[in-house]
Amino acid sequence: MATLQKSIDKRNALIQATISLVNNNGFHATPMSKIAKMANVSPATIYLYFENKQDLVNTTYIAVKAIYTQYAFETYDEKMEVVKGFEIIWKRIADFKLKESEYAQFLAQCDNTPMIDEPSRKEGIKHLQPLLDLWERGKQEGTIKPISDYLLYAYSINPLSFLLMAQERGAFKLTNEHLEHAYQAAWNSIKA
Amino acid sequence: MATLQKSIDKRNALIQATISLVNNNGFHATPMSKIAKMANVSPATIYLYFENKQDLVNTTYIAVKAIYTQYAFETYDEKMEVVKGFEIIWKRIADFKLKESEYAQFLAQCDNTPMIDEPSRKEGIKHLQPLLDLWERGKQEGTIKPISDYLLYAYSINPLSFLLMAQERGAFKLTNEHLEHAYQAAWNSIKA
Amino acid sequence: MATLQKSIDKRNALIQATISLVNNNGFHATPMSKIAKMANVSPATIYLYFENKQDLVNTTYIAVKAIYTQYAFETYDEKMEVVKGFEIIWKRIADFKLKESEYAQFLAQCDNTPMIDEPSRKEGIKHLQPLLDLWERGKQEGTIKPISDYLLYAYSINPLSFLLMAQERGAFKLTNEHLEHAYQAAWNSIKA
Amino acid sequence: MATLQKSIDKRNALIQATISLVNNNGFHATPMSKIAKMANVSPATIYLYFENKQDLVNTTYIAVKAIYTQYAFETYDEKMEVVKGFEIIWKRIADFKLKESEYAQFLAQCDNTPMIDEPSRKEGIKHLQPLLDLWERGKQEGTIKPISDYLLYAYSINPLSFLLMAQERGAFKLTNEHLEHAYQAAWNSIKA
DNA sequence: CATGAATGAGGATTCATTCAT
DNA sequence: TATGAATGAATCCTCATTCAT
Repeated sequence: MATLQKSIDKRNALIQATISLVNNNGFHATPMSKIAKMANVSPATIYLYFENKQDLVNTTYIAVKAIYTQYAFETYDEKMEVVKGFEIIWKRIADFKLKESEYAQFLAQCDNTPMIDEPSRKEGIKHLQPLLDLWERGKQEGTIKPISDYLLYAYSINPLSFLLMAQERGAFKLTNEHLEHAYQAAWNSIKA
Repeated sequence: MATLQKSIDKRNALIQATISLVNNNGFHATPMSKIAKMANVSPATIYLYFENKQDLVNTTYIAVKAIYTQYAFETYDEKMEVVKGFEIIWKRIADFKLKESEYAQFLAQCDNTPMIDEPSRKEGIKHLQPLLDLWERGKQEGTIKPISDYLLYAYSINPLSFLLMAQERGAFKLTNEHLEHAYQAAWNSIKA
Repeated sequence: MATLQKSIDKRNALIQATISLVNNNGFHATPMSKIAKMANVSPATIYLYFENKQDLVNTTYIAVKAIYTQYAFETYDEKMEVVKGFEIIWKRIADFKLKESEYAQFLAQCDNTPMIDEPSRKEGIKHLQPLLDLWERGKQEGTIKPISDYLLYAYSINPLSFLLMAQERGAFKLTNEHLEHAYQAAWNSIKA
Repeated sequence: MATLQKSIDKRNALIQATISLVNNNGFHATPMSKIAKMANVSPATIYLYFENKQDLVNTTYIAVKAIYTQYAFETYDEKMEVVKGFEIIWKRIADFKLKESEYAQFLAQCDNTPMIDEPSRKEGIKHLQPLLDLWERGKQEGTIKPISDYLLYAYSINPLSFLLMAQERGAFKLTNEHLEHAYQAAWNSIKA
């Protein structure tokens, strides 16, 4: 319905505005009024869609996390071999960080910040399950090191965030060659 | 002199308070008044030691970064073999992140945030030079992959930040076994 | 509309409060909070109508200046003889200073103070044009001394400010007789 | 004695600094700390010479007023004819406003401001007595209009302040010709 | 649903003044 | 006498949130 669509649009516009402004200024330095302005909406309207600022950011976080994982697993199939599957997922994630850098930057900024509350963090992690399942398979068949998922993530996936932020900051440029090296490093660090 | 010492103490107390409060609340959510209170001084006193809030945080960042790298290279000697040298440095860094987790957490929070200005970031990086030199040696003698320092850092050092923050968040516990695995992953990802 | 009117009222209340408080304490000694209180609004509300304190005072200055000149030329007609015209204007101005002494006092205080910025000063002067035109006519027909408008103003108009302030300060009382003398002095000082 | 002289110097330096800073920023916008800095003195030292800020400004006002009147009557002699005496004094005052424009500007700024308290104002006026005496003589012998001293002052002396401030503001340049016209206007406005 | 106006609470910063030395 | 360090009390301004329409 037209009016429902308009509601969804407004909600999305608010989420987009939040991402963009938080990326540039951080959570506490982006006033609701600016979010409203950027979304072409009155400040009061935000409160029709979100309980308060914290809720808006939490919701945004979960939404972006969902987009992220949806993208990551788009071309992955649970029946793939472990090595192949990991490569597929890793490259999709790399792709996402490059092509959707606004989203990726937002997630990176959320990572080490007291900006997002714990429940939302937990919620955001859930979507990562297929990767954890893949690793489990890999551990059992002996292709992946039998170590904590946190370690696997820290060494094979998380470094991409660091590289993206370095690039965003203008410190260096992530070329395709870099990406190939990165993939090798990632795989080397977790392969059995 | 007693009065000079008192000044230094006050300055340090302010820096410590900043670290602790920013760790828990983030930059914009820690008022100068709270920093002052925690350091047992009047809010106005802060401005005797720092130009403004941004300066206080920048200075704190650089100070912590200096402590961090000083610790990291304490037992390292440029005449060491590359492999040995890397292990020494890596383990010191890991040690630091565990033992001085407040400092480490602060640095992690600064990483992906618009909280620190670029000049201070640049300043903070300088101290890392010995590690870059080590890598350079390793590349030349063929023990370290000939890839960008950003990649080397992203895969061998930065993951520790992720692990620390996960632990701080209560998500998991970094055991000695984990650390050994982590070191292996780090080394595997960068060794030639 | 009712709500528009309420807005205008609030704006005016703020301007009135500014005049009254600045008259008694000077620009820097009148806090926004007091202005707000006197206008029966929250301090934050001021910033809906004015950019900041400087803007509030500048705007107030221009508004009062407009009221002043509007009053001064109310009964004047450009077709009047020079002598008659000058008398008409002079007496309106004198009238204004006596009857609207709050406004006049505010303008006097603005005169020799760094309180008002230059652009606003320039803006405020514009409205005086009819008097300058009258003097121009007078100079051409030989009834007014052919001297700088600044001098004409300094001797024929400005003394009224001094007298008003002396009276406000309680130093003396401006009677009708005084006013008649003042007019004679003013005219004597500029007539050809 | 050397130490007494140093005290006097410091006191004078403080007064000079006050004049200069108040001229440029107004009373409330010139912090004690800046006055101290400009006088090469610690803020605390000010309080050895003056009770508080208000006292410093009042004292400065009276001091400048004294300098002003001392200058004004320097070449005047009570035995002079009224017309001659007035001309002498008027021209000395004009001279002062031009040559000692910092002092003159300070006095002008004090004129219409709640910056100076009443007792100090009264104190400052006292020194003007010789001019009032001259006018009294003039009134009795019929060369000066028998009108209030306030009027005489408003029309013959005060306009110079207006002209000085206009010049300081850059609005126009007071030439010798202007001064001659000014004197004529002044005299015309008060001569019987 | 949508809004613009309104605001109370709070935050960074300044400043006149004091005090230990 | 002289000071630099210290501070409590303001002051300007912002912002998340509410409310009448």
